[in-house]
Amino acid sequence: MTRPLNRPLTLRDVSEASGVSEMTVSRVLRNRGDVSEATREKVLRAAKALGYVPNRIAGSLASQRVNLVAVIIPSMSNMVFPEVMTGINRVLEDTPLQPVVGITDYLPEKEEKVLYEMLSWRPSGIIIAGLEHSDASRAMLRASGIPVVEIMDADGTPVDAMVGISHRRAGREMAEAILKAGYRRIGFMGTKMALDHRARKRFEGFTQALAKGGVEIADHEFYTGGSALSKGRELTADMMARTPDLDFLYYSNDLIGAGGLLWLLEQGYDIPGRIGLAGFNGVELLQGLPRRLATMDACRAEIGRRAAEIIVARTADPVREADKQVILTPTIDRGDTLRMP
Amino acid sequence: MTRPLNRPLTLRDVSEASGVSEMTVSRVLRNRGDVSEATREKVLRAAKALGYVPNRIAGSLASQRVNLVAVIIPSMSNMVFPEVMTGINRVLEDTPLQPVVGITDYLPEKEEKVLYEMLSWRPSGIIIAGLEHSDASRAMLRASGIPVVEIMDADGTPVDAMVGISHRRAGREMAEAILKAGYRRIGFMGTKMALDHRARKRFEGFTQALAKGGVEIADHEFYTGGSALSKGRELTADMMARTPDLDFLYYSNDLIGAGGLLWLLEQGYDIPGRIGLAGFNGVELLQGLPRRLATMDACRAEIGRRAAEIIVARTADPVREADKQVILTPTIDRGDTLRMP
DNA sequence: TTGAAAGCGCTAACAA
DNA sequence: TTGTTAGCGCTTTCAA
Repeated sequence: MTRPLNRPLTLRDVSEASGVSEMTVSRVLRNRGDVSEATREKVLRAAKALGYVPNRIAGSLASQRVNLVAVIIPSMSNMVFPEVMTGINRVLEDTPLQPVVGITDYLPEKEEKVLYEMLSWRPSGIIIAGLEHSDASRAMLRASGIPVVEIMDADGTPVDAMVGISHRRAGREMAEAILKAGYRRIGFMGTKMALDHRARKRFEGFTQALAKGGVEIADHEFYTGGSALSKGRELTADMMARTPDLDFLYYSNDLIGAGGLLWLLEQGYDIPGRIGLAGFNGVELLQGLPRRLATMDACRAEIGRRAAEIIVARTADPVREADKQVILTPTIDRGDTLRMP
Repeated sequence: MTRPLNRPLTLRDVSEASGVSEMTVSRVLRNRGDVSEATREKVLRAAKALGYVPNRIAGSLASQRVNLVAVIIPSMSNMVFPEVMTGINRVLEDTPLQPVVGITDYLPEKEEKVLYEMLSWRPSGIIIAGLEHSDASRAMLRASGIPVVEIMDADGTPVDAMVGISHRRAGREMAEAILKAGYRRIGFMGTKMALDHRARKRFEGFTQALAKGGVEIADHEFYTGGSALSKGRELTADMMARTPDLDFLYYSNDLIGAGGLLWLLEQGYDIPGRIGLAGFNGVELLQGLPRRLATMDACRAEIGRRAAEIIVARTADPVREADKQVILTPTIDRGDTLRMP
């Protein structure tokens, strides 16, 4: 009652209010050790009445344990990472661990900064997108002494554990399917991807497999920013004007693919006869389009799940080294825009 | 060199490696107080060589300052909250403050839990979606002693500060515009919204304004889960089969509206002549559709920005009480699906 | 089952 | 400009 306004409550306040030692109050609040039911009730009542919220800063410092998992991803706005988060959440929900998200905007310097910030909170584990990091970042990850799971990509060597798909293979398989279906004049549209290594790898795998089939990309275009759906329209319109004989368009993501699909339908193109289309990611949105765009699932939710499971397992038993490399293999969904061979 | 593996580095390690007192090392790493350039360099070199990452847990406990802003929102997956986050980030980027996100899934109990967790880290401020909270949550917010900004909604009384739009008014204005344009047989589709208070308020404002014009909702349907785009298709198909004489469809969000729009176009409906449509949110996606859906911008990014600005201002100067209630007033974007009166 | 003492790693406040 | 001392609020450890 005489507590100065705005001084946060401490264990001591609860201790005084309940007439129980700080130590026992702490035990009650953490459900640790044996405490008599009577004391327990007394303490809980006092804590609730005061509106006490434990100070985890102090708790973590004392216990040298922090139940946070740092999740470092490039972006939140492109439908893929929210799904990864869903997978992670689903697993961590049943544990004391809590995810904390950091965003890098695909910038290595920002990744470095975010990683440093995160590590300064001494989390119990790290889930980080991609296998490409600055030397400094890699050094921090290695030195952290906590489980590190690199996700989304499987083309490379992880610092510690890894859960993802091979984007090179994804690009390759799509190219093979396209060739097998008889398409030959192929255009590519995607984000400007110097820093999006996964998009880059898909593109590389794609062109390599085409080359193996004796086919070269007939046209390609990269974009930045803007609404993906309308970008897809514009790019497609431009490209079809420039290279009218294209018979297939491969998009680096489903959203610009959807834009292209809508435009082509409006123009009256016969799909997938005159021209075929494919995107990448397997986003839910595609279900509602006039035609189902061919795509390949990036296994986003499963990647999140498996990564979180690794962190949980390692947190429980740090020596265990199983499941360090989980490589998922998505398959092509032909939808209505990629004809059968 | 003889440091036991996996013992995290401390200030003391840097102090010993550089031959400078812990206190001065701390000063260098925080850019506080006057330190000679020579010592500064020595310390930074040592810290870098060791790969030292400061322990913020200890730092925060000692300084009684935590540069985190808790952001509590219902969901990450529906395009609206990522944009709010963008607005918040843009402002906090230029400050020492960092956002930490908690997700409630629209559940009051979960909100309570998340809020408790967040408060246990003693953040510098709270940004929380909505004005409806459990009594316990409201009590925690009040007792926290830190700036609290409730966002997205302006129909109600905030615990502290508030930044949002009136959803009741949004629904009302849309209804008025629809009536003025001469539509009379109006259907509504939306999420099951017992817990989505903003959607509920829009619906209430909408039906009230219709009633004032002597019109009653001719049909309505609520959905849960699934891809919003395909839900929009299904619901629209069902509703048009059930109530074929509808001449306007109001959707509680743009994505189901987009699904409805695609379906109606496929069926050859004359839009906005035979039937008009409107959604809500002003999502970027709409730019790429065959027709631009009428909508109303929810001012998502601006809400994030203004909320963050309030936190920043109050953190710098806790007494300042200005800008406690920011009510934004979005206007209708008629797109191509709501004809002029 | 309960309590007392000693820190966790850092920073505020003051002294030199 | 640099160093020393005394905590921050909690938990670990050990004793009662």
